[in-house]
Amino acid sequence: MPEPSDAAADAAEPSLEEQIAAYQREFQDLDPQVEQVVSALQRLNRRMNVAYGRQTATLGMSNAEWEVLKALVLAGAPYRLGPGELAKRLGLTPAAMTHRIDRMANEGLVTRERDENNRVRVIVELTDEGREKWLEAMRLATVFEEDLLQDLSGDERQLLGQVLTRLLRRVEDAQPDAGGRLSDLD
Amino acid sequence: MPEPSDAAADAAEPSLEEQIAAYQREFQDLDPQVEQVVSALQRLNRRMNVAYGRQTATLGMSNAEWEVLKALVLAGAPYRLGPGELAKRLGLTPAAMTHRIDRMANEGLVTRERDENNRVRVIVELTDEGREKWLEAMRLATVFEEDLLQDLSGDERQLLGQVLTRLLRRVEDAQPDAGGRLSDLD
DNA sequence: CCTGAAGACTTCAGCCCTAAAGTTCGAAGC
DNA sequence: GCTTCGAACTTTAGGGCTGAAGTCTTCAGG
Repeated sequence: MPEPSDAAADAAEPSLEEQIAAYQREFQDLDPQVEQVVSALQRLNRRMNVAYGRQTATLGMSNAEWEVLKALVLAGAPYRLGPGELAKRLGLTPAAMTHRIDRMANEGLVTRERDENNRVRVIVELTDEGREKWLEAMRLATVFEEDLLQDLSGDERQLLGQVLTRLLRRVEDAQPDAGGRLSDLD
Repeated sequence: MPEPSDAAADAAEPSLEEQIAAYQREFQDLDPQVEQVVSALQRLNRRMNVAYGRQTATLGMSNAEWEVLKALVLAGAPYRLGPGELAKRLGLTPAAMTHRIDRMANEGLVTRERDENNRVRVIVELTDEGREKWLEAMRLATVFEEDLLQDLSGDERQLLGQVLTRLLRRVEDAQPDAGGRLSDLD
């Protein structure tokens, strides 16, 4: 068994605190307060996506499929949207949506049909099975989310929600374009 | 020009408030306070990744490459890590790292060489050019980040950082495994 | 009516990632 | 010192995504 002897190989995963200290060391003009917020946001989201991925996997689907179900449910009854609109809301290209819908239609989560009133358009509609899958995913997700926020008091939760919403408003105003492609995700 | 007449086609991008209202309508057992925090986190991170992607693109690289540079800088001088270690820190498979390093070595951002003391291992080392790229990216990123938090007072920033760090600690303790694959990213 | 222009979706080529097998080297036992 | 096991990385096959080109439909004009 190779010893952990060598210098370069393994230098322990940096904690958030170590990460910020390292950034300050390497980049003088850094506001540690800002960096703590930003780095925590990034790491938190990464972990959350991993957790969601595990949950959706137990339901036999991917996060990608879950996103589509979410968008359709959010559209409200009768749970219909076109591929282009879906693509815009998920931040994907229409081409990607075409394939995703193919797969989900094969699995029975959605149906795809031409709009009779305008035969250029296509209507993607949630099936009962798709809606049921969404509900199951929500039940899992809310348990995880409640657990995540467990240590926060009601006041803290409210304050956190308000502050994050302010930040979000600031970014969304600056990038009014709803569907900027997210070149990379992590 | 097709009129917006049709019912199904375009139902306006939901705002965060509308999204939460819709979730409550469709899923009774929902704590709106929790959902506001979680949904804001997700949307915020998506927007941030889009913004970072645009910035790194102006420097002629992708967010993926930027992540590698970050990990190497965080490792500290002499800015060396093995492919496996990098993969673990970025949440990728070793196979993906192999190819990423190929590309980055071709672009001169890193070098790849065998460890002389243990010829199974490979050492990826940041080049001066890579370090310079990282600095440029940091300069852009900090401007964006400072702008993002502009509306927050110093106290608010500190509080936000502390609360997020507590949440992060909770998830990281629950998923001690540093490199869970993030099956999907958005 | 026929034609041209624009919109909505799909198809195609190429890139990057995952999962699984393959290769190479180092460490331990006989 | 030879063999076997295990570790670290690379290679291969297949899937999902982007960007660009292609198809089909609708609308406006002559």
